[in-house]
Amino acid sequence: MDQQKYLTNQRNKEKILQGNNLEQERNKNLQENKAGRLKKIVVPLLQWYDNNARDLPWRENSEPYAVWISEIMLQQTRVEAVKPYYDRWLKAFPTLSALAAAPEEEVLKLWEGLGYYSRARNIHKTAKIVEENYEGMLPSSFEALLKLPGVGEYSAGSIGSIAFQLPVPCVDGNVLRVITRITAEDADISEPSTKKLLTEWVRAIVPDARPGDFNQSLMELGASICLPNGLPKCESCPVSSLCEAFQQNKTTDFPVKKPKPQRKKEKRTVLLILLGDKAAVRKRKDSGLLASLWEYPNYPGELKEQEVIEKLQAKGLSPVTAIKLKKAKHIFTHIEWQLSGYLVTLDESLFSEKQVDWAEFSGGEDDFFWANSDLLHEHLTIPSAFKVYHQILLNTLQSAH
DNA sequence: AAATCGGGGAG
DNA sequence: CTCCCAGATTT
Repeated sequence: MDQQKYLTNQRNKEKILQGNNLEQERNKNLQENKAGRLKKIVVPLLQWYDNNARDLPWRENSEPYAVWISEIMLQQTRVEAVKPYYDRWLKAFPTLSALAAAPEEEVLKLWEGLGYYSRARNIHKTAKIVEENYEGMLPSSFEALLKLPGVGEYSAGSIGSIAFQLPVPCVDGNVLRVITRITAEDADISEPSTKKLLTEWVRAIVPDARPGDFNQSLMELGASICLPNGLPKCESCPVSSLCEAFQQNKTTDFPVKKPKPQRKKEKRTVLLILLGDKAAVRKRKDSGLLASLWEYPNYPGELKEQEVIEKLQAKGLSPVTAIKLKKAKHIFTHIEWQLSGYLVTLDESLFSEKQVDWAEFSGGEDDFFWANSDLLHEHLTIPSAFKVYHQILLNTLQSAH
């Protein structure tokens, strides 16, 4: 009896296994069809690109150094936002050697406002590595590029194909959208496995001739025709006849993406503390959000005027007035700062402090550095989160003279 | 696998 | 408001 039960069980297991194999086989064939469909886009896409490529600054300079800088700047950052930074950067650091020789503060200052500041630090690190290990020339293999700080799968692919004509794929958000629509692929693109799969599809079709142009044509299509949020301009698309989503009138169904976690809200109070022609700033801790950048002293919660006075008195300062400023909001990807602020003036006669050079400053969590307008303008990197109050302060300092 | 890391423009 | 951008790295 038990024996028979066992045999039945085994047969069922085999059936299930066989079913799985059949399903896997079907999936494999389906994916090969999708990959096969993709091959047909190469020629029309390159032709379309030749006639429709935007006139972008980094397309006028094909030196690996320039390509590299542009690709890092473009990570998660819109073309329009990058343009002024790119031009200014190449003026300030025309060569990789010039960049490697610059102090990090200068590098960060040029990045001020562009966001994701670890990119700037990694660029600087990489410049030094390349000076030391590669005689000042960026390595030309995909594997070596991938090892550089700040260069991941995408950037190694884009730099490799654009600057070194390597037939390697580069898959960014644009490409994910374009490819999932053409193939009507409903796998979740926020899964790394999905990105891997699509990368292999693209790898199979990147042409040996003009790999960089082909990769750019895919991204360009995503940026100008195959738009997100369900409004693609399919009537102008050079490959709509090859697009499964378009044929099925389902372009808005792709790409499939899992919803984003909710942003946490954080109330903070920013203090503009004036001492003659100087204002208090401090340096953020060297890890986490806005690491090592400069900021105006700010504290958790929505402080009342009296609390502000007391806090400063506890630090040995002598506030004379504290005027409430307008509220502001700054949205990061995962945090929302709800800011309130005060303009505080101190009694200069009661103040004395030794001041080291700003580049040497390394105070504790809440130690102040007194910066004049020139330093704030020319040297200290203050993130955009403080822009509203930064502007108020600069105006105040200016009108006081 | 999930969280972290900026900032801004478009709808 | 929401979405997402020529992503990389850490946890």
